[in-house]
Amino acid sequence: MTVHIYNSQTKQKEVFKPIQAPHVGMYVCGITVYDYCHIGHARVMVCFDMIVRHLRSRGYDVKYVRNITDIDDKIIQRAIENGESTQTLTERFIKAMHEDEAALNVLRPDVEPKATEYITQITDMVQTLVDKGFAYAAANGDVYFRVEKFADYGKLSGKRIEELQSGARVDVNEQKESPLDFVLWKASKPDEPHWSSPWGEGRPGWHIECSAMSKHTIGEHLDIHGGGHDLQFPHHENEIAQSECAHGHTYVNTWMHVGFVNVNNEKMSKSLGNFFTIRDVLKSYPAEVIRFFLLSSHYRNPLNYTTENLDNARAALRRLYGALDGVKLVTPAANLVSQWTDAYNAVMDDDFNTPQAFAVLFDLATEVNKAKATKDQYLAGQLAQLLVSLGNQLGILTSEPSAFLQGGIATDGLSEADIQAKIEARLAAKKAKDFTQADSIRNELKSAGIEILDTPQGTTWRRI
RNA sequence: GGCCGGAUGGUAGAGUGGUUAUACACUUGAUUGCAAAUCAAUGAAUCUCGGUUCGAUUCCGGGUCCGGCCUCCA
Repeated sequence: MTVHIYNSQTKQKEVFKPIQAPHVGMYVCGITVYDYCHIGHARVMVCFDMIVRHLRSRGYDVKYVRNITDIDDKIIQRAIENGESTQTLTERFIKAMHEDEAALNVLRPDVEPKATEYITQITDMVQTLVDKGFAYAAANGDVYFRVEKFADYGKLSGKRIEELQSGARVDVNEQKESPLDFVLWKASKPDEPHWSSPWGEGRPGWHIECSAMSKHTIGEHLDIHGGGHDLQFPHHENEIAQSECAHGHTYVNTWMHVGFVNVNNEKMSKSLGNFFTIRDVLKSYPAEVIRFFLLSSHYRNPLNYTTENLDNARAALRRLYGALDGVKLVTPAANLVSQWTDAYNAVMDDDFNTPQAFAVLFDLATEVNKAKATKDQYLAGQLAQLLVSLGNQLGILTSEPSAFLQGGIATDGLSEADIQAKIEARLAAKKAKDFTQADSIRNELKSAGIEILDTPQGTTWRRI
């Protein structure tokens, strides 16, 4: 009955207790918009979409905020390379991101704040930190956070200040008092986008935007804060430092981090160059298959990107749609609803265990198929409706079964009318007991990627 | 070097101190003109060495291997 969530900070599953139930404030770090989203980005989007959907289905009134970083070094650099303004660059990729998300059936967050729209709130927070002695302006106009002033620094990532210092993989920068200090406000170079501030013309550092935007969209104290696993340090650690020093109290109750998408057991990332963009993969696989694939392992575990795994996701989805195919949906009886939704909720309440949720769907599909076989169409219709409803909670099973099964990626060049004509011809041959001819037509279609199924309801087809 | 996570059947991927995950693939039976789909049955795994325990894949410790963070990264 209660939702349990794994908290990255305490490293254990905890009972989820919102600060002001049923309201839940959830902030997720979105992407920096200077390029197309890849499958790793897609995983974060889809996972938190799944999480919001489930929390809402459990009665929580979630305010879901996911930011857009639309100003930073890479954006500036890319805009210069392209000979365009940062604004036209970011607008283009924000649009692309929204298209990709829509394809993957990701619901839009309630608020998508952009860093450039919160400059005042950002400089206000920097000023507070300066006033309280947690930050200082350097000679060049940069403002830095004084890490050693925050005793709890490292509590999220399990790092210790002393060890970080000896690690010494930090930039040497004579503007900083300490190498660990991080930038809150960056003085702008000529030609760079800039905003005025008490410390001169400049732009926000990366970490501060999330502290400021979460405060102004949700509040100073968040129920859930999430993002990709790589953001745990330093980004989220720095957010904690900024927010807790500025506000004087706890910033986040539950930290959630989504595991990486790997390629050959290595993290998919821009810098390694081993990434696949969402829109590229969409050319080869239906969006629903990608979504299923992304949810097929637990959100915290690594997920290996391979065509084999995508093919497997497609095959699994075909089984579910195969069960739904040809069944007329009817409202399920209350006892059936509770039996199956209880099973579903039990595993989803346990830290959003989507692989087990899928197992429930497959069990349900088996029951649908059994009911179909025993000609109990009413039972089949009820179970199928449950399967659709639960699948929809995960953002899948949103297509017409026949559309999904016949959709595929068409390479055969046959129109539906062509296929239908062949099926008619084969049926005629069958009726005439000319099985050689019938089989020859079926084989012909099969080599074109079309599979014929003779069912009690008649002959149907699907793409292999 | 510091910190963290992981090793499960052919593949993917969960749970569990003793009892079926689930999916794909494989085998057999039913069904079918033959198929496909479906149902049924079967086969198939818990990295290694110790410890705790009546009993460990599960808990604890060592080892090996893999990955991540410590610099921008979802």
